[in-house]
Parts: sequence; structure tokens; C-alpha cells
Amino acid sequence: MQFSSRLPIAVHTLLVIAVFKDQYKITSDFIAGSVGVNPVIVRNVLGQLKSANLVEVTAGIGGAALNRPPAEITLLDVFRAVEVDEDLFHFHEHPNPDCLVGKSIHNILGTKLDDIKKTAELQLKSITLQSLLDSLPNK
Amino acid sequence: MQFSSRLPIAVHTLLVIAVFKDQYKITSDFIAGSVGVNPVIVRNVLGQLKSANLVEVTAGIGGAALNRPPAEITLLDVFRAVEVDEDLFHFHEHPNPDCLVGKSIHNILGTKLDDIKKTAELQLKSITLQSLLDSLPNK
DNA sequence: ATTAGTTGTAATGTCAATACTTACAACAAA
DNA sequence: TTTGTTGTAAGTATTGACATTACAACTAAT
Repeated sequence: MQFSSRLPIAVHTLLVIAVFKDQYKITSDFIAGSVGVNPVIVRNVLGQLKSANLVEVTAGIGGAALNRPPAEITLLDVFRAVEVDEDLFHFHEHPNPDCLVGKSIHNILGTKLDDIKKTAELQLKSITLQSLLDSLPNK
Repeated sequence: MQFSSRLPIAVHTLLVIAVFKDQYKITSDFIAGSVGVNPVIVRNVLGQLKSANLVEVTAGIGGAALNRPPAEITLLDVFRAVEVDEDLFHFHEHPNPDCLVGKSIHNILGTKLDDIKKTAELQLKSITLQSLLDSLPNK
């Protein structure tokens, strides 16, 4: 099991905007050409990024732009924009409350697994769009 | 998106074996009664735990037992037994190789996301079955 | 105003994974 | 030989990801 490709697609989208904003008009078709997916997928992701105030999209004539400097956009911002916030692991929903293990499992295992999620979020927060831009070759 | 309930179910299963091994014969029906799922689900999970050498299951007459002391079984062992090993995030598969961003995205983002996975695995490794047993009430 | 190009969104289809259930052959011990 | 259990296969339902088609709403330029 793994996360959908929406985070990678969203990051790719933001990078394209940051890199090419002065050379081209950044339409969903333009982005889709770099990402390699259907333009509708890009428009949906752009809509999520827009709801999270990460980008501005101009309806009609078209064109997307970042809403903040790349140094102030973290992967956690992007992650939260495109993925629903839920527990990392799905728990079985009917453990037996009359059993010592059944009545405790959610409590004792859930807290440990929550810690793992929190650590992952901190790591996502430490990665900025700017740091990814800096990693691009000859840029 | 989240992981399936197989890890929680597997941990629950191992805890039931550890706690009740001296009082009851641990059949898939017995475990299923505590976990609250169909016995076939338990048998499938037990089969995966058996393949990973974490438990012994006696066919025919029935009964499951741990193959090592609870202090020597980590959640990473269990995780690897029940989940396939793959990247945390699914990557879009056709980025444009003629685009600066498209040709680099997998490299620069993939390594960062791999680090997150590795950290999560280290955390899973630090949690033993024994530590969960110690967290159970009045045990 | 009209046109051209784009966005926003709905509807639909395909595919894969999860989870549940029924069914039954293989098995081990009494 | 009987009894209870395991190991698996098969079938169904549900969900989510992703792709695609279609089109109304919108904006700027002509």
C-alpha cells in the first residue's frame, strides 16, 4: 500500500511554475506536458493547491502562479493540500471489548503509530520548495 | 490513503498468542473472536507471520505459538511480514524527459521521500512486542 | 460584441486492493 | 475413523486512483 501520486504531481507542478514562470504562460496543458498526465488531473491538483492558498490560478485566460516565495512552501503544506488527514494505518473496527487485548489494542498501538506519522510530518515540513529548486541541475 | 489493517491485526494476533498461550489453545477462531474479523482473515495473516518465521502454526489439530520471545519481535518484523516492500509514494510514471523538471523530479524528490520511509522503519524497529505487552493493563 | 483559449467540474470507465464470506480438501491427534 | 482445525481457492462488494470526454463559465484581445 502506498500514497497516491498526488503529492509527487503537486510538487512537480509547483516546480514547473517556479522554473518557467518568466518564460511561458503556465497553463494546465503546459504543466501536463511536463508531468505526463491528463490536463484534468493537473487542474484538479491546482484546485487543491489553490484552496490551500499555495497558488493563484486565473480562470478564463489561464495561467498559474505561486502565492508565496518557494522558501516558504514546505512539502507538508503540499501534502496537506492534496491528501486527506487520517491515521497512517487503518484499524480493525470491532476488537472484542471483553478481551484484555481487544479493549486495549487501539490505545497502545495507536499512540505508537501516531508518533510515526508525526515524525514523518516534521520531515515533510523540513523540505521546502526552494531546496528542491536548488537541487535541480544547471538552474 | 492509509495502510491496510493487516499490521494492526497481526500485532493483535501476536499479543493474543503471547497473553493467552498458557490458558487456551490459540486457534484462528479464538483469535478472530478477539480481533473481531473473519477467521479466514486471521488464517491468512497467520500464514504471513509463519512465512516470516515469527510463529508456528500446527495444521490439523490447530494452535499457534510464538517462534521467539516477545522482546525479540519488532513491529518492523511484523510490518515486513504483512506488507509488501515498496515506495511510500506512488510516482507518476511518465514525466517528460525533455523537461528540466520532468527529468529530475524522480531523483530529487524520491530520495527525500525515501528518507522518510527509512526513518519510519527505524521507529517500527524500536517497538517490540514485549513493550506492547508491558503496556497492557493489569498484566 | 464576438471570438479564442482556458479553467472548473461533472460524469463515466477501467483497474487494483481491501475485506468479507462460503466452501472444501488436507491434516493431525484422539 | 472421527473430530476439529488449517490452508486455500473462489466469488462478491466496496473503495480509491487515474484517465478521459464533455461542456458551461470565464477573461482578455480583437
